Amino acid sequence: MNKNLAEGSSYRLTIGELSKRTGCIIETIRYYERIGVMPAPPRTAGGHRIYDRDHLKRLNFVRRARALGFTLGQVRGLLALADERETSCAEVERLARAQLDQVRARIDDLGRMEGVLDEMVARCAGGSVPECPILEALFDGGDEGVG
Amino acid sequence: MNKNLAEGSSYRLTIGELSKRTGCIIETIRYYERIGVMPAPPRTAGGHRIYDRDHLKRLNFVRRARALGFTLGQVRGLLALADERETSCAEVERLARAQLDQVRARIDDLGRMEGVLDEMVARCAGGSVPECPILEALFDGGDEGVG
DNA sequence: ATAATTCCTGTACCAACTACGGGTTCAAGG
DNA sequence: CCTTGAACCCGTAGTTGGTACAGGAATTAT
Repeated sequence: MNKNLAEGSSYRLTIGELSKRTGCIIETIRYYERIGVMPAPPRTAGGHRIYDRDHLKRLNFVRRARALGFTLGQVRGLLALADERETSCAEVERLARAQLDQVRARIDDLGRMEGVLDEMVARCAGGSVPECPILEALFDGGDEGVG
Repeated sequence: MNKNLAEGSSYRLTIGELSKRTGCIIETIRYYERIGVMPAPPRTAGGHRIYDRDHLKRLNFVRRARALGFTLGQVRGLLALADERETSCAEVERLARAQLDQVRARIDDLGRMEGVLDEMVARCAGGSVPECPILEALFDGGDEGVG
């Protein structure tokens, strides 16, 4: 067990409270439980979920990782590494680097899109509009520079 | 009718040939037909689809627009404008500009992700690894600068 | 005690495809 | 003409990352 995930004492949260504290809607919390990203918490006698500080931390972790573009599969991997500890840091770094590479590739990709769109729009704004240059560009060629 | 979509003479393509010429897999072509982005083509006696140059042009249009990040809903809108003609150019430009804005917003967003990931990785590479700084960052704070 | 709120499960839906199974049809060779 | 194999048909289910109900039960406030 990781100190990051260590015990949470007598801190009870309903799913609604957890939702408010994390900005993650209730349905999504239950969804994370269903797919195994969040552990199934204990329940009241009537079946309502009760969460503690660990759940809060873990859910914040998930949300932050998702906000950085990690897929849920990757988040699962990161959490597994956080849970095991021992020589995991290098692997975490590898995952983070891979994610960084992906983000950069996506930025490049979007940059190319931006260039093409920008040129299309510019050509449109300037001309006397004999035929719409944007539609022309889409109909006749335009593979170049987009990927 | 638009000159861009005008008649295609005696040019017969099977779905497999259309697929090869556009780089769009067969299932996707049939999917586009199902959702109304591509028109239902004529068929052989046995039920096989036969396409002509118009279909080829239209499918290329769809693929190029998709590659530029337009949603299928937007593609539908663009095609409708291309089909109607008359004063559509301003509207096409508006759509293209909106798309450009979205692409730029997405680039900004990814740029922020990149910054955070980059910093996380940098902190990891330099340190003596007492606790993994990447996991720390994800567990304790990190909302700032990501959105 | 009762009303209002929150929570429960299960299912269906979104985009934009992709994959598969089981059954035709087509084109070419013998 | 007949057979073979590739290509095609349709319908359905799965993917990712959730969101949105419906209809009922539990909890909390009055």
